[in-house]
Amino acid sequence: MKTEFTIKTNSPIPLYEQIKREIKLKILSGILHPDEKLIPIREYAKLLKVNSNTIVKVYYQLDIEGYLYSKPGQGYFVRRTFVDKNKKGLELFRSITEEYLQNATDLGISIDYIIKNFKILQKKLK
Amino acid sequence: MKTEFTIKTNSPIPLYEQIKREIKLKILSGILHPDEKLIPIREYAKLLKVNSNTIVKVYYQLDIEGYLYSKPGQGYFVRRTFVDKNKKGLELFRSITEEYLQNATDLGISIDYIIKNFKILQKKLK
DNA sequence: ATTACTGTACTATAATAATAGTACGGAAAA
DNA sequence: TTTTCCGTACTATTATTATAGTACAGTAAT
Repeated sequence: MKTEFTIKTNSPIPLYEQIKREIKLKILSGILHPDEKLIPIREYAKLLKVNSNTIVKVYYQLDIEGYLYSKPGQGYFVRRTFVDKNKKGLELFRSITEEYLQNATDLGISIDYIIKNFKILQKKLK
Repeated sequence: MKTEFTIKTNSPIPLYEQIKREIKLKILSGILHPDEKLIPIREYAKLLKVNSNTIVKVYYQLDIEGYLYSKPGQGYFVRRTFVDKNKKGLELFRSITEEYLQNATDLGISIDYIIKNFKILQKKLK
């Protein structure tokens, strides 16, 4: 499991929430595969330099929400979701797009400008 | 001052933080003008159905951060920022675009698809 | 059987977030 | 001058977030 350290301790967004989002994205994007084992609680906590209980909370909630399952004594694993992975991913994409568009609009930025901007980024990234 | 009710009480993001972001966006986008008076604390709290102290916190922090100033007995007002308004707005736009692109990429969505998607939205919104 | 690793379940503590309510003093209008 | 509006400053209480530490039981390898 690839682990970037994108956790911001000074963010107003709770740590457990930041970590949850990251794991969700990894599952929905296919970076984490069904039945793949996640980093053990204690190890992950050490890696992110947060308390073990914080990771416990993250894994527990992701279990409740259907993203993970646990085998006591063995670890946490990615659940093979019934719902189509791409469908869930597209749902998430739609919601982040909606939020992005709302914020951009609030900034007085038009959708035309957004498209123009992404085309520039597209060229740069080629 | 136009007020949409985009506050989500069940969000993991603290209320005061959500409200702060909304006001910042309105100032940077020019919806709120320099020296324009903001909604009084008690009234705003009632409108958003949050506690007055939450709004106190919001205004106080936005004061510290240079977005607002207060005239005790009169109200809070939008500070005339030294930095160019559009520049700050574009900086903010760049950062939210970066974050959006990162999340979309994590979901396995290409920039080509993003552009295609915005073009569809563009048509719908016309 | 022992050891190491793992999830799980606690207790305790501190900081932050949010609510509720009261009170004081400046500003401006009646 | 009195009233109303408004920022400011408190106290008190509750829930959430995060840390720290201990303990127990399942799993698997030595």
